[in-house]
Amino acid sequence: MESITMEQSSLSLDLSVGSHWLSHQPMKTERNSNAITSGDSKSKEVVNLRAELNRMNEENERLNEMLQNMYEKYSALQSQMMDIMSESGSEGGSAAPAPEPEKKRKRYNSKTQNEIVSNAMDQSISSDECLKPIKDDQIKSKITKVYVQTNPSDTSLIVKDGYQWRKYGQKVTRDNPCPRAYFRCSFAPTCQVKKKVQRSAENQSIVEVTYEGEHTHNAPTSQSDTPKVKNNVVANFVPASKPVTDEHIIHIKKKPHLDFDLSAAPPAELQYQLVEQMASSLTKDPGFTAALASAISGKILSFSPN
DNA sequence: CGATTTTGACCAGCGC
DNA sequence: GCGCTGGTCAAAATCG
Repeated sequence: MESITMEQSSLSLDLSVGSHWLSHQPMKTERNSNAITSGDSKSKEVVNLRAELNRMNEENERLNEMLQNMYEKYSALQSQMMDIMSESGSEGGSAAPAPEPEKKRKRYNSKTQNEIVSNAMDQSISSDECLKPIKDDQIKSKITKVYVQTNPSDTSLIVKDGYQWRKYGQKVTRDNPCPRAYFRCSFAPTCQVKKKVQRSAENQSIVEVTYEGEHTHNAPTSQSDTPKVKNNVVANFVPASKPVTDEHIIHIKKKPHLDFDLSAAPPAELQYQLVEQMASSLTKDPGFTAALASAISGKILSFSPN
């Protein structure tokens, strides 16, 4: 039984490499150890447990491989994004936005932006090509549109992106039964950045987030800077793994707001932070944790003589 | 009690 | 001019 205990603990450690939270999930083995009484059934149970542990180790390895693949793909996408940013960054995008005209309600911006976005979606053009109309038209505010995968049961329109937002309006639009929420950056009074959040009409687990403008301050990174929510759960800011179509990111005019700065960290720390971020995202998903807990407990309980 | 959210009202642009 | 629509305002409600 000692060896089994050691193997179980090592399994727990192995899993914790990919997702550290598992080390906080106590494995309920008391039932198994108490239930095994007779010699024959004991040895059978030991054999079964070892076989099962081997299977779990293999599964653990597969998960590690998947994680590694995910990291490689993420790195490739990251470098791709950096290339795009470096190309578009030289266009003078850092220039301060022109002061707002006296009249706030101008349809010029929204109309032009909507046209650009819909054009991009219709033609499935690359983000590079998407940027051209913006540059040509000298639109003062930068538009970033991202799609965020959330829990389908989560009906909130809160997207955790590291910034602090104040909601100032909500509207049901004509082409989408889901309401659209309007937010303003409340971290700095001078910051004019706005964002619109609306669930996709086709797939309500996907939230469309449209950012307008550029932050005039640094991104807050602490957990306390996440939006304050009354009754709803905060959605995880995870790029949609299975977006509606290829246009999951229409405009990449600036870095997405991750909880850490990818460009500043050395590779080892970057990988550590990436794993932390992924584990954090997964653990914040109640569906994932519930399913995993259920799977683990099911495996453990399946050894029970009952 | 201050900050934030909710929500109905209001405004401006556009098409007819 | 009228109605529709998206975006914003602001008073009331709610929360910590």
